[in-house]
Amino acid sequence: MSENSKLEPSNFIRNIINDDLKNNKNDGRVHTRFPPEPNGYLHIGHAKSICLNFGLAEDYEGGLCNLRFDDTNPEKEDVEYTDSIQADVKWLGFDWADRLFYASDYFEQLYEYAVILIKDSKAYVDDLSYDEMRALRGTLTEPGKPSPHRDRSVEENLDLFKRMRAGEFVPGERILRAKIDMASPNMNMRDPAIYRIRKVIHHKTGDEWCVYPMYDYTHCISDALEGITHSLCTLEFEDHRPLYDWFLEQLPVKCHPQQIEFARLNLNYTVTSKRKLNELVTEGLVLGWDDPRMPTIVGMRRRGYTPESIRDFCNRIGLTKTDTIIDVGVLENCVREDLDKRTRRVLAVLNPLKVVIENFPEGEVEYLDAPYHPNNPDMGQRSLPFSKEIYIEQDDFMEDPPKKFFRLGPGREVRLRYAYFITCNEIIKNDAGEVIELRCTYDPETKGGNAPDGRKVKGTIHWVSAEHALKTQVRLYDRLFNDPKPDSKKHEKDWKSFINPESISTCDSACLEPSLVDAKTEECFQFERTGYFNVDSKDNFNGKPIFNRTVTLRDSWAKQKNR
RNA sequence: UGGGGUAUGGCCAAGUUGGUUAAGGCACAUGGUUUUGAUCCAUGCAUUCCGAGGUUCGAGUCCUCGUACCCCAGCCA
Repeated sequence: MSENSKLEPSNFIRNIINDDLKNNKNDGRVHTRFPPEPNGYLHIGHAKSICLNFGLAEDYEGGLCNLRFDDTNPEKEDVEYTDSIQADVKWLGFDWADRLFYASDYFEQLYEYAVILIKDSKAYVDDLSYDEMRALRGTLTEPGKPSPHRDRSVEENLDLFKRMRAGEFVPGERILRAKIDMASPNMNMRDPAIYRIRKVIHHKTGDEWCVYPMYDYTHCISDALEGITHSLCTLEFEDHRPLYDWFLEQLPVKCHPQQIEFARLNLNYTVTSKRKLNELVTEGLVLGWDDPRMPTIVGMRRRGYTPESIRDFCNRIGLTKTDTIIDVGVLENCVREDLDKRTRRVLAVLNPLKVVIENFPEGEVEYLDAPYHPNNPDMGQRSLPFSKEIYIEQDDFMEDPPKKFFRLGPGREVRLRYAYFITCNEIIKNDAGEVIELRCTYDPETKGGNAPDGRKVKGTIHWVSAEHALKTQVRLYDRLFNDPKPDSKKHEKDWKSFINPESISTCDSACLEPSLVDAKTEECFQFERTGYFNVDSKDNFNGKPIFNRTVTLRDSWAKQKNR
């Protein structure tokens, strides 16, 4: 028995599919689709759906997953989004092969089906205004009333619908509705709209059409035309399922996919709604869709998340119909885990404090071997230049340290990682009383970090040689919001008031080990003792790479400090 | 009684047709290893499954009655 064989997740959708397979439903096929509307950038919530749909196709023999753009509302959609969505799905590691579709590919077919509905007296053209329609729709507890145009003749409906398509009417003047049941307790069944008039340019079909089909009508038919077996969507469409089924029952389609709903992803300390993300971008609260603080795929990518970590996350959180909020800690843990095994370790001082090694010869440079990964020798090593003047992290020195503080303090000895033991002899302060420099001595016998006399030292800190340091900018990112549920309806304040002012801070005088000059765009590293960082893909700092903090390392010292 | 859903530890979540001690992950705690207070390893962490009744030799799983929360009145998706 192979202990390392990863068990496929068990969830209710897989159970349904397994049953279907057992009963030979759909001839044993599993065919899903990921159907985004191209009206915004993909975010972590979409990743859940992508991993579900494409993941199912990967896991089942012969499984397929289509990418289909649900582009029935030209007013909101744009090629900018169809492009970015494809790039994001690919980046996540999924492949739709030659099955890239657009709902707009089916406009003609959809129109013909609407004609069938009209001929069967299952649809009619209504002249009511938007407000009149709403008034007759009823409420949640009261039934709606039929429109006065509900019983128009087939001929008249056919003529009117043809003229709608021909552009004879103004938007809002006429609408095609399904004739179902105005008294249904399900609002979706109260003669829902099928076609509305919109005289705008469609990103794909241009000005070919001025009537556009609605989602409910389009989605089920598109699924059927593509031979989808399991049409997975989020919970809010549960009420739409009877309508999904109704259309397919009326029409001569070749198959009838099964719609199954699951709970959408909610993450704490962030927002995942296209509308809100859009607002953050357009109001300049973040620097764009790819701002590393954004939960968008492009944002997370720029932040340093790997596709593997996102997929792992999606597999870990499970799939149910329960409305839940996942702790971002789970996501952060996934990147840490992935990055831990794949990144090289380097030394980088974010907030430098100058240290002069008094007994180290002036002008001399010594090169010290340092492995790139303590647990993986295959990653190789590099040489670190060491000299009389170095920088250490400000946080690694305390003038009056508490007992449990293992780092540098007056008279204390610590190890410089892969270098020497040093002892702090003197503190130099500026006029404001701030420590600006430390005078230390090193023990030449401790080269590499071990004392021949066997004496131990409690702390090991990182450092960078002053004259060799790569001085560049490091950007520290943190959670975008400081409230776990910024958009909770229970708050009185606006969700945007919970934006974490410390969600970004920059270190402009960071000193990194020189090997990092060659770091390539999107390359990830672990800065020892501080976190995982990757090279920003857009900006540079006077020609030098800028590093973004993906996530901090676990820090049990910080926990202890706060006790 | 508008309709549709969901309730298993701090956060997720398995639990196929009722059968012994309620998976697993995250978080947390403790101990070990460690030249990252990282990683890694070990151990602990629900006498109980929203509540109350009931059926049964036996119920998280079945029945009844409640409770809480989510979604629906776009010519958005």
